[in-house]
Amino acid sequence: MEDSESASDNQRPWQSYHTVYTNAKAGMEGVDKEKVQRVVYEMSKGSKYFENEERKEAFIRQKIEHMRARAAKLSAADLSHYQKVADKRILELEATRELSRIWLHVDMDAFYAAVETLSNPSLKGKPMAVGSMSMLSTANYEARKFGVRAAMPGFIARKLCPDLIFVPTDFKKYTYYSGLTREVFRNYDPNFMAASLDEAYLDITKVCKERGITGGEIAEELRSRVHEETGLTCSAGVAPNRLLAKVLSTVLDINKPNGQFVLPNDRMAVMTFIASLPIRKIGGIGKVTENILKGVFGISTCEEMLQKGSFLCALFSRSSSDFFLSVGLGLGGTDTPMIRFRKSISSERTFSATEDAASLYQKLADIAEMLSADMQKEGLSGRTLTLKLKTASFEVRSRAVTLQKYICSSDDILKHASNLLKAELPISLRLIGLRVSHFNEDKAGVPVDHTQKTLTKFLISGDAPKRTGDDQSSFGSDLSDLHFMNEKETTISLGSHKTCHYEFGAPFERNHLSDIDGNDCISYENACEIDRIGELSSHKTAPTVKIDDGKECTTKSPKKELSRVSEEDSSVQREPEDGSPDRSNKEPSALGNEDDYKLFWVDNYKCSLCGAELPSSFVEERQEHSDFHLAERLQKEESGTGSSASISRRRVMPKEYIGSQNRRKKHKSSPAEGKHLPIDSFFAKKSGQKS
DNA sequence: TAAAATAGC
DNA sequence: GCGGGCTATTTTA
Repeated sequence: MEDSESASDNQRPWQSYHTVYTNAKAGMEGVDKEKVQRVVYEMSKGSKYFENEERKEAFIRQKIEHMRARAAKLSAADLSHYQKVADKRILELEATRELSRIWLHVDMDAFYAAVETLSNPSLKGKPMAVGSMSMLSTANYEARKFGVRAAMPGFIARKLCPDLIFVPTDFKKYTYYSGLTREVFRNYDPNFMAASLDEAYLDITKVCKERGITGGEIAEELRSRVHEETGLTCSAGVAPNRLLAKVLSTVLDINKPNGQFVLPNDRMAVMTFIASLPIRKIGGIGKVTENILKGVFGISTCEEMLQKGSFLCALFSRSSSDFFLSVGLGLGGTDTPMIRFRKSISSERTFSATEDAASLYQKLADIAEMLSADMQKEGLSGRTLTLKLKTASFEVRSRAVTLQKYICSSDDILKHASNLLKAELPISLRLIGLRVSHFNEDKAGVPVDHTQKTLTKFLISGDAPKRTGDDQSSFGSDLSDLHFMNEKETTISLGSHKTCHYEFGAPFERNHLSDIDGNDCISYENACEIDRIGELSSHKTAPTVKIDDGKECTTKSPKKELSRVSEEDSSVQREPEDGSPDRSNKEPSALGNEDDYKLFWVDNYKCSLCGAELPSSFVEERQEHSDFHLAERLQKEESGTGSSASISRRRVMPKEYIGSQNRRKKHKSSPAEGKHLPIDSFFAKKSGQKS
């Protein structure tokens, strides 16, 4: 570990120090990134925090190496097997695509900062941040120009921007304004999902239909009404699912406030948009996942998720690979929200590190007290208690016990918590937290739980698995905190209707059963025109995007080769970890029984069955080729068994998407469909009208 | 299944 | 001299 400096530490050590707020996520134009990076590095270097970051990074590098090795060990047979698995999953996921709904994601621009400015207009135009010297919740746009960002410690921010004005957080205020915005949202979707104080998802399908206007028009109207009601601006993304809608609006919030993007309910438009989109923009894919996907498979754009599908299926769990593949397909939650309930409640505090047992116990008692109070407020009790610790060196640990009876009193909590702490004792801590989960269903809320869970998880697995991501759960672009969720709830819901907005950043991805949709006969009354497609970042290569003004441009695809990982295979033969039960893995070349039909690419180049030569980059051809053999085989088998359906069906979908995305890679690209927008041309349009 | 560790927002 | 609260997934026992 610790070696992280060695390799990259040359003249510009700070370049290798990446944190959430200094990375490429934002498109902060006027920012001197080099300087920001340097300052952050200088300010952090040598600290315990920094050292821990280095440890974590080293660990991730190690993990990447390990996965690389696993990938390299996949035999050609494994790969062809997983290629089939991936193809099949992609087809199944594709079948769940739902284009009949219009989702709108609203994101209040620099929410906390904007609210503070409302109540103190003298702040207007000055760089300001909400938070403390140790942590900022958000920064206004003036401050962002200096590189100041949410989640950045205040002391670093001050270094970047000496005139930065610090305003302490005041959740009451934010909750109040959040309530005002929700009143507006309610008019467009009474069941809107609140992801945090400043973010919400609205299913505007119905309004659009009733009023006969487009999602873009609704977004315009909603935004201006929010502004009328609150004096605050917001950004909106309109798309056929939540995942896409969030990507659109979030990008806006970071770059240019007060704007909106619309992605039409059209498969091609979605695929085009998603294709060149950096995976990091997707909710649920953070720094670590990005690093792993990039480091192990060379994946940096969403379309590459599909191209590397076989590897993903081979090395990740079902839910993870499903999530990745659906990202590649631009799928995301489209279901009507079902009510979700809190699954745990917790309280934690950071303090200056101490190893004094007595004071640690005291802290523990305080926290137990706070937690218990919060639980009383909501009438909760649970039987699993988890103690969270952060050592002086920033290492995080947790210890849990599951009890026979449900507890909620601070005495009970403290009693068991003390036992947990005692076992760790000689220890220096900077944080202690307690969490209670495993609620008594009666109190936690409706029984919906188990059934729903399994249902969604297994039956529906179709869509947006894993990583709470998919959409929600997101606590806002700015750090949103939860403890005011309580207040939020009370404060807000006294409104009229019972809204089923999710008060707890609950992830509610999982689309509902595929079947319910009207299949392919989706009516298009909602197909809105493209307003603009967000180009988001460095990767200018949005393949084929059609913009309303008819601009277009093409770019070469960002594609890389099938990465090194795939080359060094073919040698080792090993049973893949999880999912290849169907074949007994023997010598790949063994002919004789059903294995004779197993196709794989010798040296990642030649077909094992007929010797045809196809480089790995010819994805589509390969697909076709293996399909040919598959068909051949099935046909043969069919004279005995009776399953032919699989073949034909299999070919149908892939043809389309695979074609659309790989075309570009071999031949240049078919100009026919190619219309690209330079990133910034998108933003130019709707931004900053009323700010 | 339960617990611990991760990851992400 | 780097927060707080919550969820979900994976790994391990």
